[in-house]
Amino acid sequence: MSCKRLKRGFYSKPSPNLAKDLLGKYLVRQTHQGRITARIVEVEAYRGSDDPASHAYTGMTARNRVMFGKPGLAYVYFIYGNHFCINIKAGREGVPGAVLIRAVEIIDGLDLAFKNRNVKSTVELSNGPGKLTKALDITRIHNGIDLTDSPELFMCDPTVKEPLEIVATSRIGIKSAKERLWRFYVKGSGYVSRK
DNA sequence: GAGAAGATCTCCT
DNA sequence: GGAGATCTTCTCA
Repeated sequence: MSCKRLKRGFYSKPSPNLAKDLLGKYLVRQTHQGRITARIVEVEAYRGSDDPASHAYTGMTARNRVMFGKPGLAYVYFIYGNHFCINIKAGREGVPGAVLIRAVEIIDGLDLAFKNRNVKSTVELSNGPGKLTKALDITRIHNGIDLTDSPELFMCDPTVKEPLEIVATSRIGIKSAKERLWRFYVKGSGYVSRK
């Protein structure tokens, strides 16, 4: 699997723009047991004080401070007592913004992913934000790590590009700002969380 | 320090 | 299709 690691400059754009650019990119998880490579097929963009659905809407807290950090950091948080979600910090340092990874297609390291999740089908492995973090063994210890630098978790650009058709819809699981079409997914992918 | 809500998943009916 | 699980974080007093 050959691909180029994404550099900091790639992430320093507003989150809705970064969200679209992340579709089709690879998220790579390197553990002592092996490597899992996943293709991103569904994302959501979140911003700051202008986005009531964002964790950063009311300003910086101990939890969301990564959303104000350097572009390319991982923001991992725990939700509903059971699940982790992973976001990628987008935009300039000091300006809150992040892209939630909602679904991926695991293309390499399937045996490892199946060990992490008790399911039978490859689709069920990673077609939801809480599912993919479990399949890739991403937890709170990854909060704040630098995807441009970390050996165990990073993003890269596949050398072989496939044409993508992107669909924009309103975000899922939120109660405000639903008029914003900041959820993006790859049309035709069987791995998106909801159609 | 207490109470409530949450960017979800899974099991059970 | 519906509700329970389960616990962190924030808000308010």
